Amino acid sequence: MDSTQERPSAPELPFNVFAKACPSRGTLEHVTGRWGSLTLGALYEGSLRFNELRRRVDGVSEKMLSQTLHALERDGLVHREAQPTNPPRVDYELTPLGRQVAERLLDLIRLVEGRMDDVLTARERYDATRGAL
Amino acid sequence: MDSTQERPSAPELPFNVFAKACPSRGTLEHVTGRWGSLTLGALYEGSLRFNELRRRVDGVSEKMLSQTLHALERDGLVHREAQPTNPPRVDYELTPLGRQVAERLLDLIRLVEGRMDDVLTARERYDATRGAL
DNA sequence: CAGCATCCAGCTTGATACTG
DNA sequence: CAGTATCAAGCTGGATGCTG
Repeated sequence: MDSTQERPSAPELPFNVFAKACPSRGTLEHVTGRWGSLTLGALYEGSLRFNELRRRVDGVSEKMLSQTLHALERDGLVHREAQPTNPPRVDYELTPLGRQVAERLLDLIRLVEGRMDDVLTARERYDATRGAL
Repeated sequence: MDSTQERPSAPELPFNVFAKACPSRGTLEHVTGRWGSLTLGALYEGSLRFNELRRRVDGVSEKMLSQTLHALERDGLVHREAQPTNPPRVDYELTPLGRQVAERLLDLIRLVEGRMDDVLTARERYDATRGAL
């Protein structure tokens, strides 16, 4: 091959997050963003209503959840099902693609959660040596 | 068990990203943050020097890269190897844990990159229906 | 219940300049 | 090369109040 190996994996893909202008970078940010990842993670269990979701994702504000949900819906990762009842009832659930994304995300989340003691230990060492210098 | 099932998976883990106060949430953010994910992804190929990394991660500023690397080093995901030569040479590489994290991240990145046309299509539909309303 | 509009504090980010 | 320091600006995100 002649290409100067700019990426290790999947060099033939048209989309490349490492490039500034690539739209995939935006989607990756929606997905991995503070509330995006938690929202997708929460919805992995099954569909949830707006306020249920809000309670699951501890600390999210109404505004941020709404905004996050819109971005995810626009990217085709979440499906919004509104019932014109009174009081209104709206359910959110993952699309098949959203489900795949959430799986990867949960893999990552589980790994991080499972290794937090290592992380915490590393932090202590880092802070100790830095503070001593 | 008496706990009212707050998480679907791994209910016995001491760390839970869904909880506001959990330190794992911070680490997850370092890892999934805009520059964190790209930095880990870039380092997955092998160790890189500061400016090499800067060129790989298109669009990152010196300051943000520096800051990102510090956070990842502190969390024990990246190892910094400085040689006291002149001019200075500093290599960054993933730790074993960093490597595991990067693997999950790359799975996610590849999925997103590979499905961007679906995402783009979904966006068009979303924008079209929203604009029409 | 489900959400949008607005206001505003403050954290994040990017330039720029400087150091070892 | 490999960063740190500083400053201005802009985006993020929370609180509040209102609608259907």
